[in-house]
Amino acid sequence: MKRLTEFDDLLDPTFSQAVIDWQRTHGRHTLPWQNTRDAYRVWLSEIMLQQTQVAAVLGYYARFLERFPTVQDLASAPIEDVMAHWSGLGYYTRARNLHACAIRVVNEYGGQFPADPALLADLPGIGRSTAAAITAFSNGTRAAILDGNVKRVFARVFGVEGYPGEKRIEEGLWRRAEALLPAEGIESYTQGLMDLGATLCTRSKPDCGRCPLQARCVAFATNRTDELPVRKPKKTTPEKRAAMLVVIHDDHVLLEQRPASGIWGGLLSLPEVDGHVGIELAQDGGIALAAQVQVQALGQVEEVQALLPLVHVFTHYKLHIHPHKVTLAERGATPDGHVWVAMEAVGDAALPAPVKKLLLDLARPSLF
DNA sequence: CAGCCGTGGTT
DNA sequence: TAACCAAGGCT
Repeated sequence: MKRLTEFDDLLDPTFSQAVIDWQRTHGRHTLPWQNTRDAYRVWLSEIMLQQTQVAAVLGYYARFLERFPTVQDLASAPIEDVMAHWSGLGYYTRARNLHACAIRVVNEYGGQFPADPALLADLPGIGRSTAAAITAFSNGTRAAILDGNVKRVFARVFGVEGYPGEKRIEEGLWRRAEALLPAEGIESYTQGLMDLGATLCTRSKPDCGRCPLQARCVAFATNRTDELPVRKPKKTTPEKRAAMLVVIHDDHVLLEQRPASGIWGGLLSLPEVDGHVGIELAQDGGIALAAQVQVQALGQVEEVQALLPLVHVFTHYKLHIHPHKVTLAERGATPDGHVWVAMEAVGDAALPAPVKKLLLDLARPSLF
């Protein structure tokens, strides 16, 4: 038998048909970003859903659409407003790229998202997979996605060895994804792969009994669903410490604009005590001399109080935050890049999740 | 190209 | 509870 592709078995169109049939009867059909071909809404959902689960996105999606109903509204909004509406969702580069992308769509495409996946992928924040998802859902364009769900489903069904994040393995998965595309029904097929991965073919305890692909699944046949996909090789995550100042005056708190790149990029946050001073401060549990100088520059200090340290865990390191509450009797000049925010407005500010929680807890100690 | 980039849920 | 990781993209 002549070999037509490197994946002969994939030429069987019953694979995509099984996914499509299952999606239409058992898939998700009522998510807020479904049942529309509005590319703006589809795009917004796809960006929010990058590395983020549906449950975490729902509230943000609704509030975002209410504040920015169209791509023009988003493009003309100040970036600070966009960041504030993204606060707590994480991966803040997505928010900055989202804003930049909206501006480009308005300026270069008259407010209409291009239908060509290649043109979409040229826009900030949109990669190959997200571009395919957007055009599949908003235009019915036949293009392949390869997100975490698809990687997991493919790794199990086809018994793919090797870590899917590895270049060579991922390239093979992309070729499979392209080869498997159905001639018709790209929307149901694309959504079906996502739904399978999210509801049945989950990381742990997959529900193989309900899976439409069970009969052709290598992992099921060999009882290796626990081993596929191959886990990411683990590395020890470093720990970092940061001393932060909660400078209070007249029921306002002093916040500092963070650089656009790096952790919490583009957000407001508590001013950090510089470098080694912060570490000393953390270890001593008191205000070191240099820190005292930094604080004095802010105004006439009435009281300094060390608050309970908190630990925040990121994907790639663990951060020990040592907050110190500084009460000013009198306020000096506001340093460059800083802003005073009313305590009652903290909930709506563009803050990292742990910082927002700290400040809200501080404002309402009655909860404890 | 491997590391960076958040947060919250699950095991 | 510490580890793992989810609708990825960028550098």
